[in-house]
Amino acid sequence: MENRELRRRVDEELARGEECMRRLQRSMDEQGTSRPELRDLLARDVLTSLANVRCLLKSEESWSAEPPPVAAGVTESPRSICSSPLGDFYDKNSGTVFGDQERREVRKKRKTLPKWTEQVCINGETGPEGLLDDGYSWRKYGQKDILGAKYPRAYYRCTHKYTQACEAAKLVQRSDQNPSVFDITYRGKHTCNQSVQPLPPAATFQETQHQQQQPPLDQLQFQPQLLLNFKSELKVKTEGLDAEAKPTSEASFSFPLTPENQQEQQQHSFDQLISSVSPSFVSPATTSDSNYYIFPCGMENPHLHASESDLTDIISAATSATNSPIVDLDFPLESLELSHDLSFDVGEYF
DNA sequence: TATATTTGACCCAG
DNA sequence: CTGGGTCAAATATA
Repeated sequence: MENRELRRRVDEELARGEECMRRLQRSMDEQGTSRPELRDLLARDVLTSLANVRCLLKSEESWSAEPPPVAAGVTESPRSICSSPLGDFYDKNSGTVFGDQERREVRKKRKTLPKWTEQVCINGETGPEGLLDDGYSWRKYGQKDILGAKYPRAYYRCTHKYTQACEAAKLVQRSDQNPSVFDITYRGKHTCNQSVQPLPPAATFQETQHQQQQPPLDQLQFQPQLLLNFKSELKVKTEGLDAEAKPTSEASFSFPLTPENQQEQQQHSFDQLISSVSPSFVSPATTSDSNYYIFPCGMENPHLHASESDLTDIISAATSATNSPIVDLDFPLESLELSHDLSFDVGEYF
């Protein structure tokens, strides 16, 4: 990407951060009238903007060091810009036994698989249903108690790992500080062609995005609010998703925001939820070696709430699309302006 | 019966 | 040596 363009986008993000900061400041000034969740939202916005800037800079950095691979016939995920995706490294079907050297290779490759993290907030009112089913089937293959973490970490791989050599995997960690927040780290892209995959809205969504060919960085995914901006569209365009997505959500599940003492009981249902939580509700910010996506919390605003089914639609749409083996759902950076507007929308608190 | 989850054991990078 | 990640046998579920 050209420096000029990068600069422009960094400026945009900084401006956005400043704007949020100003609103936050105003919000703090009018104590009593504004709700704390708004401040939280704004603070998040600021952080996200900063993170986006970092992401931009990091992307630029990694590109100069290692040009993004041009995958033939495959649209590379915008998330993978910070690392290079690698092909299959494991063949259980063949019963191949790796030697020491080969094992090391496997580890090495695993390490370099594209990796990004999302923070998913389970909203008390919308519940987890809306986050269920990202259109991919995951299989839990392990769970570990992590040192210093209150909750165990769950490991999932794509169900089609062995049948279609799909290397997509995710690990899910419930946040210590905020049990309604889950850190979901994805690794590798889905290369499988899942039959149960609901028709991703990506195609139709991309149509609305003028189907323009974006350079990789342009495909970076940003503010989650952006998705909400398109909620109405998605709601329409993801019709038919429900039939596919609901079965999971119909599992016995109750996951309201609850006090600590109730969370134990919800642990297993949490796992159910996690196994299908969206991989791609977006808002990346880079950490040192991965992209970081933050799922918005504090959606108490009725304008954001819409209905539960709405949220399900949005999430299903967004998630099945982004990681879709058929087509990636990408949000061009240019669309950020829209999210700014939404922030105001959100903030009809003002 | 097929498929998914659980869970203790194992591997290995740091 | 420790702890994160994975394997795979046992078990559960559809």
